[in-house]
Amino acid sequence: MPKVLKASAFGQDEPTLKQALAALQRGPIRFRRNNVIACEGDDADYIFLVVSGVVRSCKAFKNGGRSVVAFYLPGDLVGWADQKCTLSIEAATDAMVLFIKRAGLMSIAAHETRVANFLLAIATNELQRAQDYAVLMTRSAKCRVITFLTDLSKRLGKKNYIELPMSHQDIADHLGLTIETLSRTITQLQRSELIARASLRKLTVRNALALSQLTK
Amino acid sequence: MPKVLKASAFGQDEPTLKQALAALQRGPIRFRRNNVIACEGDDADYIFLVVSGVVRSCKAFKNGGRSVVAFYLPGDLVGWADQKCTLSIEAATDAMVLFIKRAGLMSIAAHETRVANFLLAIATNELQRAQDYAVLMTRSAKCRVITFLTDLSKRLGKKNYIELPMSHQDIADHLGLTIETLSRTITQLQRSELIARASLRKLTVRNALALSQLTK
DNA sequence: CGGCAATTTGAAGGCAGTCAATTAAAGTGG
DNA sequence: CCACTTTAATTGACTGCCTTCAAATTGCCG
Repeated sequence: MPKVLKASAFGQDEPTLKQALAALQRGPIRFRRNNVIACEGDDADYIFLVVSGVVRSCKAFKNGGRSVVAFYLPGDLVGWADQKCTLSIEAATDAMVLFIKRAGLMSIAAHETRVANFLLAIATNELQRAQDYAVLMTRSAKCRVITFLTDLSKRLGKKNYIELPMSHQDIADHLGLTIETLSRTITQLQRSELIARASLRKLTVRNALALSQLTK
Repeated sequence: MPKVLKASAFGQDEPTLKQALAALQRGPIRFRRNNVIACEGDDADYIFLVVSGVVRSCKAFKNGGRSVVAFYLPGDLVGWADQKCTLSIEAATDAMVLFIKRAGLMSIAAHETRVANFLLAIATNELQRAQDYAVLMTRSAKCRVITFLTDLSKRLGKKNYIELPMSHQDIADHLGLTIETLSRTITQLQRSELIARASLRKLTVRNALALSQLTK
């Protein structure tokens, strides 16, 4: 993610704007794993900035299933898309979340182009991710898992090393797979010596090139 | 789609702004079905306003397959997401398309909050659609087809009547299905008397309620 | 160390894909 | 307007990937 999208984009140079933005904030508030931050159907009064931990946005189905649309890491803004809260926002791990009043942010954006363009950059960035994600959902289980692991590795910033912060169930629901298929796919990658595992949630990429070939 | 997102949002009341925007435009240019408007990998110098016909954005896979990420109807803006043109933009039917210089639009947005917020509304709207689409891709073939037909019906504005403007192949690639599965699914809906067909591409919804139940 | 939750593994079944052939529709030239 | 060609869509038989259901194993936390 470009630096401009990080929360620190509005710097020390503009106390007035900084104050105005600060006035919109509440928190950070702490959530324990699986706690709901905003409920599907709620009024979308706030958007959320992840301070620590991992947050997921989910859509629940009538039949009991669910889809995890996205994971958000520290520095990411959540809840932008759902102006009517079409998704529930939940803590995927223990997490600290800053609340930002949507209406206030919008009214600042209405006369501050820099804020408007900042939000535009965020929305565009999320749109790009959502489209990539949608395309990924049309591909094979192996391709989905590899892409997810590779992307997560990049986002977490440790090259060739991934410590999965969320459960296999969350990942499976994100990839449109069952936990069984996810587990089997990871085992298969391990047996092919493309990845290795220190423990269940600690993975090492052994052959990044070969992995990337498999996503094509 | 909210009225504010339509291209006519900047009205007669502001000749200067209107002129500035007009100066960014080229066209409308005519494209025949299957012609490429912008190629995957191109610099994204323009964004596009569909004037008539249907436009699709596609991602091609190395193995020869492709995914149709979205269809765009008259009044829709295309090519917003791909700042680096990660998708190709093509005419799904004969179409007229207006070209708008991206850089110029962005520089206007940098000091015109109304333009910035207009773009923000478009991006947010597209983000919502992309997320809904991604979730849809995790569901069954029947659910995907029903949702697609229902949504298209709404977008085309003829209640309970759909004249498919694009080929089954395009629809199948959009839904992550094969044309065979798409065909079988439609036939099945027809046999269940949920829809009827005047001809291959002319459909009538016979039981909207029952259809909507099946998407849950 | 015990108990619960998370993950893995196995066996069987179903949904969607593949391959192939037929039918329907649309375009072309006489 | 009709015969012909080409493209698009349908249908059938079979395969395979992923799911489902069930049981065993691992890991975590008190």
